[in-house]
Amino acid sequence: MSAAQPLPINATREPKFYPLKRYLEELTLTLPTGAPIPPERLLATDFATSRTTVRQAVHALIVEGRLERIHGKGTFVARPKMAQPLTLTSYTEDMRARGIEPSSVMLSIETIDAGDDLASRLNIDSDSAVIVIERLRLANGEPMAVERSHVAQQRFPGLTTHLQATASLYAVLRDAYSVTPASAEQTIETSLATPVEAALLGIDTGVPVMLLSRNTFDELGQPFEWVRAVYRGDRYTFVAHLTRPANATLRG
Amino acid sequence: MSAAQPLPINATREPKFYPLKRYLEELTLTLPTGAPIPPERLLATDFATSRTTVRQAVHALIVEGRLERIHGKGTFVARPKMAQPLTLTSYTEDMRARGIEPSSVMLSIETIDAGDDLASRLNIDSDSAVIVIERLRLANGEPMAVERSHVAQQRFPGLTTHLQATASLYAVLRDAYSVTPASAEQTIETSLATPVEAALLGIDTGVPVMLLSRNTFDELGQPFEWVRAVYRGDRYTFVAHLTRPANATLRG
DNA sequence: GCTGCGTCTTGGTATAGACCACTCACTAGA
DNA sequence: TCTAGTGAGTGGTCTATACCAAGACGCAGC
Repeated sequence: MSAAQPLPINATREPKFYPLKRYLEELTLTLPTGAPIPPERLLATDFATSRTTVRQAVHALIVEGRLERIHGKGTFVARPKMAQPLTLTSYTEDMRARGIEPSSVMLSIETIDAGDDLASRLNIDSDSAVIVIERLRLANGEPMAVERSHVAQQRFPGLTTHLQATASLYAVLRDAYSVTPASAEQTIETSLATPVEAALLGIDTGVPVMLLSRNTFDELGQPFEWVRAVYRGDRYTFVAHLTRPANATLRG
Repeated sequence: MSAAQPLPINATREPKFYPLKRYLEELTLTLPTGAPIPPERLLATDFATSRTTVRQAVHALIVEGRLERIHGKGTFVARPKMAQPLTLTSYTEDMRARGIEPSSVMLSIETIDAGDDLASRLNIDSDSAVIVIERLRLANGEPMAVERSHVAQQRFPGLTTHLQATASLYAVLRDAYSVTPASAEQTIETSLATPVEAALLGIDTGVPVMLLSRNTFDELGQPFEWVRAVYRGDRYTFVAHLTRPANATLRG
């Protein structure tokens, strides 16, 4: 750790939408969930600004999960966020533990060629087949995430048939193939919703989302699943319970 | 886990900036890091659109960490993201392990009243004093995060003086107070950069960032630190190594 | 050679307005 | 009584434009 050092910081120029955003933010605190805020055109005239600037302020609060826009009706105070623990339990378990009813919609099951990238992640040959399972995750009926799981077809023959009966991938892997997840390596970063993702999740194109990538390993340390999931940034919080590694020397 | 169920999905209407975004995305793949893309006004005329729409496409790629804008110079292909492991090692350790030179700039040290929220997080009285340490975290000289640590003044008397000599909080806590972090509870969510945060991190106001909240506990399970940090969304990836809890039943 | 000052090019911010799409309430007609 | 149409009000998208701010560069003056 270096000691403090000089660093030139640019002057802070506050954009014009920012005071309006603060005003609306305070307004959401005084109003109950679901209450409407004034229409954009009225806010524009009241604050002597353009509708573009108003929409910028409203958009910022939507991204932060404070407001919700409904086309043709108005803009309303949004509900609070949900949380997603960063432990290796399943989506179903996590949700149930919080008293939320989880569900899934199977969007598609297809088979593709692995290619170099997937092959190295699943420790298989580049030309072998990979089953891609795309599901929409919901909480209390509300779309929360779009998840794409990738598994090697060779390791799980007949998986597609098994999945016709139930949408639960991990249950099938355990019951039909005796495979249980033992560990995983997961990354989380920000991204922006594509038009397709936005339509599935019921959000706007270009709104920030959490991009989760996970490689799941069995008890032998073999990777058997590669997951790419997009979580709503305005409705979700990831939670991690951390313990100190045995060899860590904490200095920072 | 519920089985698959019908769900109405709205038709996907692709905004006009999206094809342009894809074009620019492919362009960044063919160009080396630091190479400029055409100026906004030229792109606007070439793609028969307005500069506003061009800026929307460019902004999306900036948020995703693919492009970088420099006022008065142009727009350039950005460098790849860095990763932040979700283990309980320190910022310094994490960075060094990846061959990145970490540093910190002490922005401010002040003492405030706890208040109800901080009091419950640090398990102290609401009217007791709390030391707030604000630091800018850098990697190879580049600003990465703004971090505010909160500790109880009563537990660490003279901490402010100790911190004059070194910016390393954990080193002071260990050497002068024999306190080491044993576990932590951490949440990660998306937010948008405020003007102040944007200026400190060298990014634009309103760009998505990762908001990290952490409660750190000592070996006795007592919380001794509450951290609120804002990480650049365009330059950072969080990494978690997960193992399965002993009692977990994986079904989803 | 060096310095300083325009000027051009670049991105940064904000405006006004047109038109589309969706919701809802009201009304005229069957 | 019910239904279909219509219009007002809302957010959604895109355009054109003006002006500001920062960097690059060349030229005039020293």
